[in-house]
Amino acid sequence: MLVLVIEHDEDRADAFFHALSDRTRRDILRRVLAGEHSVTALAASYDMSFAAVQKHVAVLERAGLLTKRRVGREQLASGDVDAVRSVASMLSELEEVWRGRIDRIEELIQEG
Amino acid sequence: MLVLVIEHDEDRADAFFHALSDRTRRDILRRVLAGEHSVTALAASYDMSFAAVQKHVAVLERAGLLTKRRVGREQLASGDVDAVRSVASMLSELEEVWRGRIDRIEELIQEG
DNA sequence: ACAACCTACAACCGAACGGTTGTATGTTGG
DNA sequence: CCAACATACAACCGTTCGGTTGTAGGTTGT
Repeated sequence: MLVLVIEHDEDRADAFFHALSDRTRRDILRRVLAGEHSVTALAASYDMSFAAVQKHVAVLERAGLLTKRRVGREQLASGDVDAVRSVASMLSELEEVWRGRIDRIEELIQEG
Repeated sequence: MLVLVIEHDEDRADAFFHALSDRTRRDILRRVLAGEHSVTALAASYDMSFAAVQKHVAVLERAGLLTKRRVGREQLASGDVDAVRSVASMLSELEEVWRGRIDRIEELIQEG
């Protein structure tokens, strides 16, 4: 059971980091964290097709970094700061693993 | 000039997030943050060829998340916690962008 | 009603990715 | 010296990625 939960977390981490690995997507995320934007408004900012930008938005949405809400014929995208924080917490866990090594070294120095 | 610096940062972010987007690489990073490991020792932990693991280590190294030091015929890999922290700081910048939105909203409420 | 608009998605393409096997190079211990 | 070991890297292969164009459906304003 625990393994399944861990698997799920790894899937989430895969989606998070993959979504963040493209600079256009990071830029879109910055914009939608700053405020709501329609997909068309976002697309206007980049030198690529509307479809390409729409796909980037979909990747961010699937990763949970962004949510959309329908307003009339527009789809307003908004960044999810909690998702950003949970990515940050994954990195703190990595840092704690490192701190474990330091603690162990200091332990050895104490014993030595 | 500033543009070039920003470009460089984006390249670094691309490398960071891409390196972290694979679960095997995240696992390797955990191990080398906890302590030094030779490439062969790392490879023994995974159900894939030595060459595949060696490539993963190379990706982490190119991203700057890990460094190697030669000891005899072994190459000992060690995680770079400063690199992990600089990824975390990229995420805090995103969070600050979001905070900007909140500040702006509260500003509007003040004015309203 | 209907033309303009906003969005979603399928099909396709070249490049990059994650894996494999095989080969080459350097290092060590007996 | 040389066999075993540790590493690096090239070549290849199927899949995924980031982009394109084209098509189709829902919404709006006149």
